[in-house]
Amino acid sequence: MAVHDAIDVLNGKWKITIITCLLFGPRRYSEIMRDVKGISGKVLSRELKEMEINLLISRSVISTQPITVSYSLTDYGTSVQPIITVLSEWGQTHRKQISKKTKDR
Amino acid sequence: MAVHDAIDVLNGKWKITIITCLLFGPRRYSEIMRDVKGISGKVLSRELKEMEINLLISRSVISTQPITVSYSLTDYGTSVQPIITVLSEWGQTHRKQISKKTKDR
DNA sequence: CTGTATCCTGATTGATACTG
DNA sequence: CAGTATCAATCAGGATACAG
Repeated sequence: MAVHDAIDVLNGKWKITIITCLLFGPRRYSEIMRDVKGISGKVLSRELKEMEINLLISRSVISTQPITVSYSLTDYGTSVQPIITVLSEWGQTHRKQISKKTKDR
Repeated sequence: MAVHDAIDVLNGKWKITIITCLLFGPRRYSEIMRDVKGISGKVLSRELKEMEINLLISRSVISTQPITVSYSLTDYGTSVQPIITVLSEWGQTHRKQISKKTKDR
């Protein structure tokens, strides 16, 4: 089922957050590290690699001293934005729905 | 972030599949078990319970002998359909995108 | 600065047997 | 039929130290 392709690609606790971060423009490794609070270096590095393989982002090395690396969304990666919007809107509805009934989670 | 509310609620390897199954109409426990291939009884039972708490589905017991239980989507649960559609469409694009480049996954 | 390697822990899943 | 209990296996994620 194609749904699961999408889920796999966006899978991982942080991918959506990383994409959201990159929607504002290119970011360096350390910048993402700062913006995405709570992520560990290992996980960030792994998720970025996966996202690059899945063509969501592109990675460019700038050979300064020391080197810096810039990550940016591809057009394709940018096309995730509608999904985030839909999820976000639905999530807000969900809160109202739940609080109507009782308080949990 | 509201996105993660949505993700939490739809979280679990099977929820989307279960919802998709229920979009065709109410199903009994054993029917879902048959339709959703690969799921274990324990996991199905737990996910159904979570989904009930989150108001995605409703559970009704029919006191036949032996008893049967029917699960159906609430209106709210049905409102997940657009999300599934969007994810599905994006997932298809993804396949094309990936196969353009190389063959993996 | 941008990662990789290693080790560790808790959560998730599954198989199986059992209950009402 | 519709679950629950128990146990074993797997895995994602994190802390830390280290490398280019």
